[in-house]
Amino acid sequence: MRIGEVADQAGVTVDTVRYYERRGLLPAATRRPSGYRVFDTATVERLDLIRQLQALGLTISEIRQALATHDAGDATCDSERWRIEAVRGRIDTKIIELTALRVRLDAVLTACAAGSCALAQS
Amino acid sequence: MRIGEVADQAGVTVDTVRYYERRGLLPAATRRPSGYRVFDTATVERLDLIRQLQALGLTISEIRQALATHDAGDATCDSERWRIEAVRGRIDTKIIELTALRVRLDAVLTACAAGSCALAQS
DNA sequence: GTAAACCCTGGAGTACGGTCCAGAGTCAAG
DNA sequence: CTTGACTCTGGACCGTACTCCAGGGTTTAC
Repeated sequence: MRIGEVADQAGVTVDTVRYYERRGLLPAATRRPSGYRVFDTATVERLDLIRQLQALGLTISEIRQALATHDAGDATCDSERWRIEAVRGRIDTKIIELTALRVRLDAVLTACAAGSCALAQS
Repeated sequence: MRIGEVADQAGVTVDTVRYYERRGLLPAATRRPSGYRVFDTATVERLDLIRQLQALGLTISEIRQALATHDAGDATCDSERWRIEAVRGRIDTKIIELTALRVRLDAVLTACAAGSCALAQS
């Protein structure tokens, strides 16, 4: 398979595939004599996994680490749980921040309805 | 006042003050013959207002628009409410997304505890 | 009068995850 | 054998809100 086909099957662009290779999410592809990359169907599965992990909020570099452990055959539920928990911690923090912000926005809107925005003043 | 002093009083850096000027949040400062910017205490208040709006989640360009309305003397609670509401809508969307993500993370962690992470599999 | 502390400009760098480009080479079908 | 679709590389660019830099000039306190 050439890069365009693997990209299509995984639902990403060829640029993204090359980007993932550069960032170490995909191993350096084997090449034809012409320089064209050659992929197999396992790459499509790997791209799917990458997108799943990304959808869970892992960064590119967390995904690289996770896949490296996975590739080394060292991945177990126990060894990977903390990675997911780190993401959850980050998400929780963000939700807390945004919720606090929301409360403040509502307070501003209430003040606004009562006739006193920060912006309407002098 | 010179830029360093106004920055200190507002609790920002001189780079930030220059950046805000460039982005149109502050009017182009008057200059001494040497080229040094000259500010008055109103600038400190304006910087405080900018930081407040930023803390509410407005972007630089929303703040510029809000301040432009304010400067034109056209700002009223009614005229500004939608601006805050737009921010609230954005925040709400983000909270909803993150909450859904959290649910999915918890599902992954539960599966993990039961012995089947995505990553631990082949 | 001199040294330290301040200020100026334009532009580059930061993090993030890509996206897009030019200019060149390659491949498959007709 | 040509045409169109594909691929290659290195590097620039997107948005966000700054931050930092070099290589100058200015001000102020002693």
